[in-house]
Order: sequence, then C-alpha cells, then structure tokens
Amino acid sequence: MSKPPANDTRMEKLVSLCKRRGIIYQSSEIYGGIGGFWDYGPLGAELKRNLRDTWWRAMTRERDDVVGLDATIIMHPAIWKASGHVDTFADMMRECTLSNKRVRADHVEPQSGSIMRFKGAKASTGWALDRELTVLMRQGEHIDSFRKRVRILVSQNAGAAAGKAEEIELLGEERLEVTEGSVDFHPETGGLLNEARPFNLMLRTYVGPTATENDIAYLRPETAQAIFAQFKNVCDSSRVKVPFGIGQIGKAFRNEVTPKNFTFRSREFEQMELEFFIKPDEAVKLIHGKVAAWSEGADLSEPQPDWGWEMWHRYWVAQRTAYYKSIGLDTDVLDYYWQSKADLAHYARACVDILFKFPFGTDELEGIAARGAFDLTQHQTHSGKQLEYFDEELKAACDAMSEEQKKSFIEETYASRTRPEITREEIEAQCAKLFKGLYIPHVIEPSAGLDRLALAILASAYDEEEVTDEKGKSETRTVLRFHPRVAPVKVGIFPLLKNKPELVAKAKEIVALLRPHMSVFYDETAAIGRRYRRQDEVGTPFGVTIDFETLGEGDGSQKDTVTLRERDSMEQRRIPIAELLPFLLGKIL
RNA sequence: GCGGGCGUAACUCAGUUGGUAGAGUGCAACCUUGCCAAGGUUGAUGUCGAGGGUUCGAAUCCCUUCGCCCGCUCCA
Repeated sequence: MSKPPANDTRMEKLVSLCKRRGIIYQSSEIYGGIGGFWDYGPLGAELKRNLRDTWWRAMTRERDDVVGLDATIIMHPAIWKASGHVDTFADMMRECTLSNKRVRADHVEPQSGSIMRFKGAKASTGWALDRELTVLMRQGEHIDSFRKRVRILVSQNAGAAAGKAEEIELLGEERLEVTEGSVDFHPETGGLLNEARPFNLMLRTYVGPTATENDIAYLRPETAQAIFAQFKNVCDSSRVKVPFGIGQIGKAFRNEVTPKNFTFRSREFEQMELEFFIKPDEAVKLIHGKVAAWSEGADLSEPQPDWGWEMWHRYWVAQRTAYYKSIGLDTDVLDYYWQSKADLAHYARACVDILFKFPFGTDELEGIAARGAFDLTQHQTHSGKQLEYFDEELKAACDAMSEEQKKSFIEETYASRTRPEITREEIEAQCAKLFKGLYIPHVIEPSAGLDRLALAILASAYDEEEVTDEKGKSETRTVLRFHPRVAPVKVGIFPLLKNKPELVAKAKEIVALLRPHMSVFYDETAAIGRRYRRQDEVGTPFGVTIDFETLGEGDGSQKDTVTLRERDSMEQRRIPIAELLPFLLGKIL
C-alpha cells in the first residue's frame, strides 16, 4: 500500500518539505543564498541534536574505553603541515581548456607537436560551442585520429546536450605552428592549459589583526587531527589505557569545488569521529604470543586482548552497523565498499566505506579506516614531542623474555616486514623500543558525517502513502517515518476542541507532565484530522487527544484516559494518562 | 571551473506578440460534542532571485551577477 515516489522526484519533494516545515533552509537565503552552506530550522535543529546525542551516547557514555574531546576549529597551522593537508592542497594547478582536467603546474611533461586551433564546434542536436579550442597534435599522431580524439573530448565536456561524439563538427580548423618541449598542454588530452593558480580545499583565515602571510590559519578540514594533537594530554590526564578511543563531534570546512546534492556535499559540515588507539600487532604478539586472525564468522561481540588491527577494524564496522540499526537505518538501506589495496592511501591498511542508498545514488555516510601509526608518527616528528605510549603489560611481557627469544622475535619481524625498503637497523630500533614497553599506538578511525546522517535519516524516513477514507476518497499522506529515538518532536498533544476550556486545560496539564522528559508539540487549531497529518509530515511518532471522556463524561469509565494515535499505523487506542509517560519513555530512550 | 536547464506567495506551479500579479495547497481568525489533510465563514501574504540596460511601459527583451538542479571535472 505504501508507494514511495520515484527517486528522481523524491529528492525534490524532500527538499521542499524540509524548507516548508522548517527542517533545512538555504543559508543566507534573503541575500540570494551562498553555495554549499545550509541552515537547520527549528525541527532540523532538534533532529540533528538527537542524532548527535545518539552518536555521543553510543560511542562515549555507554563505553568505558572511549573518552570525549571538544577541540577548536582553528588550530596551529603546523598541524596541517604535519597531516599533509597544506602540501596536498596548496599546489599551483593548471586546468585544461578542452577537458577541464586539472594538473599540478610543476608536473607537466614537455611535449612536442603541432598546435592546432578550432574556432568552435557544433552538433546536429543544435548544440554549439562558441569558443576557440587550442589543442596540441602530438608528433606522429595521425590527423584523423587527432580529430576524433578532440571530438570525443568535446563531447564528454559538453555532456548530453551535444549528443554523440561522431556527430560533432569541429569548425575552422587551423594549423598554427610546430612546438618542441612545450609545457602549456595537458599531458593526456593535449588541450591548452590556462594560467597556474593556487588550489586549496582548506578555508583560510588570519589570526591576529595584521593579516599578513605569517598570520594565516586554516579552518579545520577534519576533526581528527585535533584528537592526534591532544593525544598526549588525554593520556596524561585521564588514566586511559590502550586500547582506548577519543571521540569528537564538531564542524569541519572544505572549500569544495562542486557542492551538490542538497546538504550531502557542503562546505561547512559536522563530523563525528572516533580515533581508537590499539596496540601494534607486534606488541600483541609479544604479550600473547599470537595475534587473533580474522575469519568469516569471527566473534566480534566483545573485544579480546589478543586482537590485532584487523579484528579491531572488523569490530568497529560491526559496532557502527549496529549503531545505524539502532536509529532506524537497517542493512536494506546501507551498503559497504571495501577499498582495494590500490585505492588505499599509503599509510592505510584497510578502509571500508559505509554507504547509504540516497535517492541520487549510493554514497558515503562513514569511512572506517585502519590507519596504522601514521598520524601520531607525523605529529611526533613535526612537533618534536614524544608521543609514544608506555605499555606496562608489554614491558612486563618483554622483561620475562630471554635474549634468545628477543633475537628470534627481531628475525621474525624482519622476515615478515610489509615494506621491503625497511632496513634491518630500523626493525632492530623498533623492536628495542617495544622491549622497553614503548610504541606509537595504531589507529582505527570510524569517521561519520552528521549532516549526511541527517540527510540519510530524512531520505529513508520520507514516505508517501495512499489513504482512502470512508467516502472512498483517496489521498496522499506524506509521512516521515523517523525512529522515535531521533524524531524532532516525540508527541503531539491535542484538545479535541479549543473552545472548551476544560479540554484545553486538561491538554495543557498533559503537556506539563511530558515536557520535562521530551519535546512535545501542543496544537489546538483546525480539525483533529488535519492536526494528525501535520504531525505525520514532520515525523512525530505519537499523538495524544483529550476529549470529553477524559474529563469523565459519559458513563465515566474512561475518565483520565486519552486517545493515543500512532503515526505509522494510524491506529488509535485509549490509554490512562498515568501510563503515558512510561510508555513514551520506553519508545524514545 | 566548463556545458545545459531553472529561479513568480511558505510550497507546487500558471502568467499569451511587453500593457495594473494569478491558481491550488498551506497559513491565520471564528463557528462546530467530536478522531484522519472534515464542513462553513472571513482574512493576510509578492524587492516576479539581485543589479543594470532597452522602452511611454519589463515577470516577459538584452547584459551582468547570485543561487539551485543535471552532466563533466574534483573529492585528502
């Protein structure tokens, strides 16, 4: 009976609903808006807060091995040098005028060939390009295959409007000159490159009043680095023991080239990140003699002392999946993408993306990476501060080992090294540290986007249902089927009629009863049916109606009971006022 | 960043060759002993995305710009 709208209109309807009902607005709308920034309205703010709370509760409060952190958005710029963000994004980039592909200005190989120019292009579809194209025909390239290549590039860039590549006509071909060793053309496409300009996805600002080069600071592009930067302080001040985690929720900023898909890719967004620090596999091996190997069907319910990074990584994937289920996102709307070895950044051992089936496509909600010791090592090197962790358990285990055993451990470690370039000396130094109980913890990083989660919750909750009344008239009911735990408003309270003071007074009594425990919405306007539907549209899971029986009219048997109406089934039943609070708390906690 | 489409009330959208700004829904008020967008009466709401130009006159034509959507590109 439920018939969700087709995906292509679903997103538009959701965006309309979000604006109409005060869930999400465009930022700065009265000034024409600003691309890539979105505001949460009254109901959206509640929804987001609920989601934030579920994460914080599941990841920190309900665990004894994770603590929280709330760090600043602007940090010492050296942090971003250590993390690699400054170097990666401060490059001078040049863009190909033919394909719009971007290359690093200092990475263009010199090329030779003939410089060709076209006055423009047109297609049988009516599409036309009224812009000069300058392209390098490489030495030895046949003129016809060159033309074909240009047509394909033009068609790719034009998108659907230009139709098929073979139907594109290149206009006013001209051969200009022969060049040798030119660095002005894109190495793959041969298109002319525009002028080099800096390209950095980090948003910049200045700290201090002078605003000079020396005062440049960045708005953090991820929250994770603050956790690494404060790792030592947390260790020194909160009696944590590896394995343990530090969780943080906060804003991050990226100067995205193309913000799109509503709030999915925004320039300002909120992340919920956990850095979970574990013993390196070598330390686990020294303590327990072995590292538990992961296999299909392994028991991931309770962390075990002999887990290495792989078990921990799988464990967190399972934990996060359970979390999503607890707020109403089950496996039917989720998907997983395990990055292949080739996709992985050089420091990462494994990374899995948890994806959600958005109306615009299946896309990332959370990444869970096994990052090794990369980040802390970087910060140790750049800051010059020791970030090694002293593990008493490891020290005790090593102290009990004979010199022979230690020697053979070094041999084993060297033989099983993952990167061949590591020297025996490096391995020996590493092992010497381990024997003293010292190591840099490895990291499992579940990193989720709060705004993406809010969007996923909205998208999965959105439903349209055909309902037929007694007169046989059918109508569409729009309903957000939020899990009660995350719903912005938990219960609507309605006096059946507003012109009867006794009903209104009783309804307000119930509001006062419930309000300390949950968000309630009182509504006395319009017909009762309309009030129910209004609440359906914003996902309020329960409605309570106060009528004359509540006041003891009729035979008095229903005194102090109310009608409880359930959003999804639209079913109604009588419930004593005294049972209302326990019932609702049971649903929303 | 490039190409295409779009921008009119809170939402969805109409608006003819340039001639006083429209509908539906929603919203607000009142009536109703009654429970699934019920019925009735009444009412409010527009920088026609913004700026400039052409014109006696612009939502409509032209230029610029901002925003949204799609494709390409990018995505630590």
